Amino acid sequence: MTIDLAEIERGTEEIIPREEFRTRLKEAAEKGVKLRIKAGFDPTAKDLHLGHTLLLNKLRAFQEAGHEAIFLIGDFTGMIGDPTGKNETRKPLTREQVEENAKTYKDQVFKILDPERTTIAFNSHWLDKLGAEGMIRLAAQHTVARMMERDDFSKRYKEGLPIAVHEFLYPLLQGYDSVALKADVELGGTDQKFNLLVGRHLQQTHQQRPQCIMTVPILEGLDGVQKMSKSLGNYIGVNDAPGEMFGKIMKISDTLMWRYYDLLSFRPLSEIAGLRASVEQGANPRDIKFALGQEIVARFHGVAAGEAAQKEFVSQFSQGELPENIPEVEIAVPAAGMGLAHVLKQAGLVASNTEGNRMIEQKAVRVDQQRVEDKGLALLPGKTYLLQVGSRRYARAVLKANS
RNA sequence: GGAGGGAUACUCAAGCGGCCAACGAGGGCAGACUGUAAAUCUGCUGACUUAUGUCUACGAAGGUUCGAAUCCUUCUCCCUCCA
Repeated sequence: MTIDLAEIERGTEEIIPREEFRTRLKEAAEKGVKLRIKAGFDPTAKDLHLGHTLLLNKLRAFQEAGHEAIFLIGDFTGMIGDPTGKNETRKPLTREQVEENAKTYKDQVFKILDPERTTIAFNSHWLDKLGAEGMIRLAAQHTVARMMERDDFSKRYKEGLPIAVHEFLYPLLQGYDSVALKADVELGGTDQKFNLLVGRHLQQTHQQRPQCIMTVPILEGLDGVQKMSKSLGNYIGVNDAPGEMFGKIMKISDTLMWRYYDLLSFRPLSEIAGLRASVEQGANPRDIKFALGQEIVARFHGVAAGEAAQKEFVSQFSQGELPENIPEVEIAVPAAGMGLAHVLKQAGLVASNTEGNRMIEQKAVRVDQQRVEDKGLALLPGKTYLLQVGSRRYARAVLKANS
């Protein structure tokens, strides 16, 4: 068991308390004991994106250092529904849904974690048994004043926004997970800081050595402002196809690129500094972005896929060639033909007829590589057309006469 | 339990009887420019085979009116203050 403090602490926001954390790592190494590293995940979201991987990468780092990574699936809390979601009350998940989500979770998680060395836990195992009485006992161990210390609560309280009572139970349950797991370290996003600290507190009241907490930054999404999330549509999913993944990375701003380098790249910090210097000396940031794109795609799809993604990207966008895989759709049209906008809609390139016409008006539509500005254009059956909307939406439409 | 305030499109937010498919901002999409960048500029942003047309939409249901997001009634949900 080795200790590489710099690597373990890299890219973290906070470690509380840092000295205690280092001591524990050292003790563990000396005694040859594994630390129990906990990270919790909400089973309501099925698809992991790069934002989640910050945490997983960190978990993996511990794993590689020989510690026990505990991947906790909050199935109990998931069945209640997540109160931090603003105005939408999430539908409680059923047992089956939770299990199904957990399955797809695992598939994705093991693209990063070593399955051999990962313990998967479900918090319903102990929370189911807690019961009303246990819940009350637990609640007795925390005060309202301390709850209100949570930034999110105090802010909402001041602004007159509702805070449901069960939201107070959330940190308690999450903290109790740490007690049940006897966690030595808990990882979480910075927004989890309060909850992680509650875990410390509860372990103390249960006569356990309180866990250290480690927070990782919240990764900004592709817009560079809001946090990466699927619902905001600013994410890169670990299951995204290589080409898509690469394209998304190329689309981020240069500023954001450096942020991604800092947080997502596995390159040594010194190497990243070198890249920055090279750009200052006139290197094209695009090439640096290429490298990032390759690294990320390679992580989830292999090195070859990374290279292929870049190649295709260059041919499609820099050289203006057509993408390799253009979806083909068959559309039944009357003998007299079908209006272009309607065809676009049928081909799934636009959401509605009106949008199709709008796109034509905005010179965004090409048929067989020719820009079309005539909204009245009708496409005839018996032919195949190459349709294009904007620079990214393609389809090959096979028009058949309907009888 | 009492008193008051609020609910408008993806989000925030105007409008308070006709000129409202609804100002403005953000977001999104498209065009120009480029490195598919970013920033910037311009346009679009309910649907209907595009029509000076129809339909659907301002929490829900009714009503008044030639005409309602706007007025009235009831209901639902939310917030604040008092108890």
